[in-house]
Amino acid sequence: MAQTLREKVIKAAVKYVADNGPDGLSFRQIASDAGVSHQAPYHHFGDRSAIFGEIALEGFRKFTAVMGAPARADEDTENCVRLCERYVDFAIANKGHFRVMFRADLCQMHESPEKEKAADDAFATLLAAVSEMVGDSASIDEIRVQATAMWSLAHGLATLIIDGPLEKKIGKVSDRRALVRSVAQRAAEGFRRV
Amino acid sequence: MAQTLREKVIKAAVKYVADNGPDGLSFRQIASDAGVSHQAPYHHFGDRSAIFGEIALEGFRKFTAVMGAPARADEDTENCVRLCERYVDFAIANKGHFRVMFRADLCQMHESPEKEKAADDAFATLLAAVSEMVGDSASIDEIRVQATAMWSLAHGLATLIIDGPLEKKIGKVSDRRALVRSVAQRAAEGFRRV
DNA sequence: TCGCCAAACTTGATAGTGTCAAGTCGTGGT
DNA sequence: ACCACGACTTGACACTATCAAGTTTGGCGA
Repeated sequence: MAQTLREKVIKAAVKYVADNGPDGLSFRQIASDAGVSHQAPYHHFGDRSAIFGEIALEGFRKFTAVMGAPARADEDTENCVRLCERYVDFAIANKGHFRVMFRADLCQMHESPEKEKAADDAFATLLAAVSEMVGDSASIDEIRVQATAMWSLAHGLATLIIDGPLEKKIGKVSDRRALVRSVAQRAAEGFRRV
Repeated sequence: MAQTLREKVIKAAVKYVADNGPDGLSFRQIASDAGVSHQAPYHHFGDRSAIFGEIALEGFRKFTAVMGAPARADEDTENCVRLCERYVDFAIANKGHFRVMFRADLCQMHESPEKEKAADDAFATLLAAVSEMVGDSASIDEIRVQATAMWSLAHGLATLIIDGPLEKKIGKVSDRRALVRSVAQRAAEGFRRV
C-alpha cells in the first residue's frame, strides 16, 4: 500500500530525532527526502511544532499500551522492577518519540485536548500500576508520593541512559538490562547502609 | 567593573535558556542585545555549540561545589533526602545551566578535556556522597548501583519538575519542597506496600 | 614617540531555515 | 459541465549560522 505523505513525514521525523535529537530537524530536508516541495508537509501540519505534537501523541499512546499491559511470563513479577524495565525499554525502543514527549517547549501539548488526554491517560496508567503495587490501604497522598518517586526513578534512569553519560559506561544490552534490574531492585528495597 | 563581551554573551544565553529553553536561542539576537555586531560573539566562541559547552562547563563546576559541600545545619541529615533536595534545588536555581548540561547533542562535551573533567568531577562527587551513605563495607558494585539509583531518582525528579508535567501540579515552592522530601524519604525507605 | 602586531570587532556575502501568500492540478459530486 | 476542495507547487520574505574578508584599537618593544 502507498504510504501517505503525512505518514512518511512523521516516520522520517521520528527516525531523525532518534538518530540525531530533535534540534537540527529540518522540515525542508524531510520534504526533499520525500521527493515533494518544501511546503507539502506544511499542508498536513500547520506548523513545525505540530509535527512534534503528533509524535508526542503517538508516543503517549504507545506508552500507555506498554505500561498498562498485564505482566508477561518472562517479566519480573516484582512490580517496581517490572515498571522500571518497561519504562526504560520503551524509551530505548522509541527514542524518537521519547525524546519529544517530555519536551513541552517542542510539542505544545496544551493546544490540543486530544494530546492532553493521551498524556493524562499515560499518567493514569502509571498511577494505577503504582496503586496496585502500594496496596488498597494506602492513602491517596501515599500513592501520589510513591508514583512520583517511581516515575522519577524510571524517567531519570531512561534519560540518563539515552542522552546522558550513563550511555557510554554500559554499551552492551545485557549489561544495561542487568543495571536497570539492580537499580530498580535496590530502590524497591530502599537506600540504606549494607 | 566593565563586563567583558564573553561574559555578557554567556549570561544572556543562560538567561534565555532558563526562560525559553535552548532551542530558539539566537547568536545574532544576543549580539544585537549586547550592542555589538552579529559576528562579535563568534570571535569568542568558535561555534554555536561552543556557547552551550561553556554553559555546561560552568554548570558542572557549580554542581560539584553544591553537591560536595558539607551538610548545613538547616538541611536534612538523612543523606538520601539531602542529596535529592540539593540536586533539585540546583536544577531549579540554575535552570539555564541544567537544561544544557545533560544534552550531549548541544554541548559536545567530548571535544574538550576540560569539560570532560568537570563532568567527571561532578559524577565523582555524587559517587563519594553515595559511598558515604552506603557505608564502608559495601562493594564497589553496590555503590555503583545505589549511586545510579540515587542519581536517576534525583535527575528524574528534577527534569520532571522543570520541563515535565509535574510542573503544573505543584506551583508553590513550599509544596515543591515538601514533595521532594516525601519522595526522597519514600525512596530511602523503599517502595513497598503500606 | 614611533611603529607594529595581534586581538577584538565590523561588514559583506552565502546557504539554509520556517512561514506567509499566492497559484496549479486533478478528482469527486451535483 | 461546472466547480469546489484538498494536495501540492512556486515564489517571496525575514531570519539564522557560518565563511571570508576588512577595520579598529590597545599595548609593547625599539
